[in-house]
Amino acid sequence: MTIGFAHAELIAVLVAVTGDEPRVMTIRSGDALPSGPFEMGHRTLQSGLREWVQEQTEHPVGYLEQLYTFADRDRNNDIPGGRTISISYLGLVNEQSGAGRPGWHGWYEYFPWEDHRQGRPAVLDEIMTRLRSWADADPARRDHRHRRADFTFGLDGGGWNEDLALQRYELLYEAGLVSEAGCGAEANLGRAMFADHRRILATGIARLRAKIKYRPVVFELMPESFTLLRLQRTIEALAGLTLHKQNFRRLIEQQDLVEETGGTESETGGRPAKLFRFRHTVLEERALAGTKLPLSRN
Amino acid sequence: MTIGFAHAELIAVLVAVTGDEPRVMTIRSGDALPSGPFEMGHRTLQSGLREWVQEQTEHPVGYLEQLYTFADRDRNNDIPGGRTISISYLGLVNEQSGAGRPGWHGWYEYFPWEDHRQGRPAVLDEIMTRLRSWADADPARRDHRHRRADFTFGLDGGGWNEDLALQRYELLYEAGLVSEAGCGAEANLGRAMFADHRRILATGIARLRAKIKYRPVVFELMPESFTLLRLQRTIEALAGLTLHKQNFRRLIEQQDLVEETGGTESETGGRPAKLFRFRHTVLEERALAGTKLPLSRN
DNA sequence: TATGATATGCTCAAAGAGAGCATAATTAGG
DNA sequence: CCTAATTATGCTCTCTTTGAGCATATCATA
Repeated sequence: MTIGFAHAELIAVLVAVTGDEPRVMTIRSGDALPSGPFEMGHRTLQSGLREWVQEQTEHPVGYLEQLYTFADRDRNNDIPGGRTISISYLGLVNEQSGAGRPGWHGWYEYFPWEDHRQGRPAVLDEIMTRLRSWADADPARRDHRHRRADFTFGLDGGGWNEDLALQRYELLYEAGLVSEAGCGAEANLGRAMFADHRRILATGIARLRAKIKYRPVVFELMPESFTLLRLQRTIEALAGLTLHKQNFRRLIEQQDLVEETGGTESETGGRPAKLFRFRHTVLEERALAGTKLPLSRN
Repeated sequence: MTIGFAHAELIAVLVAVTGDEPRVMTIRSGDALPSGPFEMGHRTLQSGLREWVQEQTEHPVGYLEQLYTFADRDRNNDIPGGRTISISYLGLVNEQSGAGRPGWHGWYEYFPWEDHRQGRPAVLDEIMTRLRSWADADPARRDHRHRRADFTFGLDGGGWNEDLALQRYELLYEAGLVSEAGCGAEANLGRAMFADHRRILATGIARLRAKIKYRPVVFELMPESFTLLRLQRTIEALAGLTLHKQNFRRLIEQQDLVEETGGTESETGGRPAKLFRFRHTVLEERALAGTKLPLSRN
């Protein structure tokens, strides 16, 4: 039995928000995520990734965090006689940098069912119909499949949960409704990607959607100064949801995440909006998470 | 430049709670975490890990999740002329299985400063003293270092945050206060481990402490039926904190995580406690996370 | 039977979250 | 200049969740 040696590769999910669209950096006209070999010269995984992302895309990457390591044997991109380990990273790029340039694709192109800002997308009807027949196709697992579909797509009373992006993609994959599953062209839900890159993207989206709720990472996607509405729109773009304006600003302000720059902006045609900047010091001031455990005092 | 090939290894952080002690599975009398090569025969990373953990330890592993992938060049266990990629996993093992057997070590042996159930541990005084002098040793970074120490060890008004276990270890490492940092024997804070295994353990502890707050993973550590106090003690063991009894039970019950078995237990000498079991169906009923974003209705 | 111990129920106040009304400061159009 | 449209911002009110602790129940044991 051959043991222990493998080809190591780094894959990046680079995200930027331009206008109101969340975008991801791609290569091959949007068919794949940028990736490169993990070289001996690299001191750490992070620095390795930073190097070739920088040189390949010319974008300074701000925040960078490890996403997941994939190495399943049935992945499409295995090299013959060897095994590929793909270590994926999530990177956040400042708005300006990602603007308009080629290579950046809106991520809802790949996941049209994930954008609920204009209300529930019409594709969901088709998706649910197809999931129903998939569920019914196996009498033994029927009930469980229905419950799972209802749950991940928010039909079980719990409502839509944006964090479940990965679970939804995995369900569609299992049901053979995405073309990566090798089920022919009739399964055209969203744009496909090379190998399992779309799954990796889904992993990144899910991670980011979860993270913005308890860590101030959104600011990595913002310019130096911004209005609260721009901040809201950015978060809405990522979450694929619309937020309550007044409560959103109350939330941001009471957490002391931002401070006024003193300037205003009147681009939008109404009352000029105050400009804010991120208070970088909060990163070393607070934990920002807060326990949910009922502590006792002693 | 040599590229892309590396030695791949799997490392497991297996956790069980026996009595009131959280334990971790080790080899070499507690000096290292169990690890093994990632073999070509393995279909997936998870299944690969499951296989040799099962055969090596004879413990059925319930919950298993990927932790982190380490591959920095300065890791101690690099093989000459090659590079080791270590993919670490967190596994939860049922109480019975891990009981008493050799190989299981209480994790506070390695992190004595992390257990706050009997109040603030005395070691923390020594730690803070040493961190102070470390901070003062570099005038340029002095203030930043002090703030960081205060923050991670809960002296900045925010109080102790159990989730920061990894950050605390990393700070102690940077400050040269743990012997893995290669700073001689005078730095004897907690028991050391081989290579960077203690850092990996810290990663697992931090992940688990965070996760029990928003996912019902504790039940993987419990026997089929249990009293609410046992459940509380288990969580307290993991978090290194004491909880408010009445509020804890309110929390558990209102979330419908458990149901009564009908039986009771009177081992503890007082009023007999009702026995509960985990309602496995909640896993497919709800998301259990709940957004913190201020949604709007339309 | 009294005492100590644990289990379990319940209350009350404080903090947080959801929803929406009201007012302010602009621009665009007569 | 006046008015409508538009966006920003402030504030209130209610409902829920959380923190803290008192009170009662049910057992073992001296």
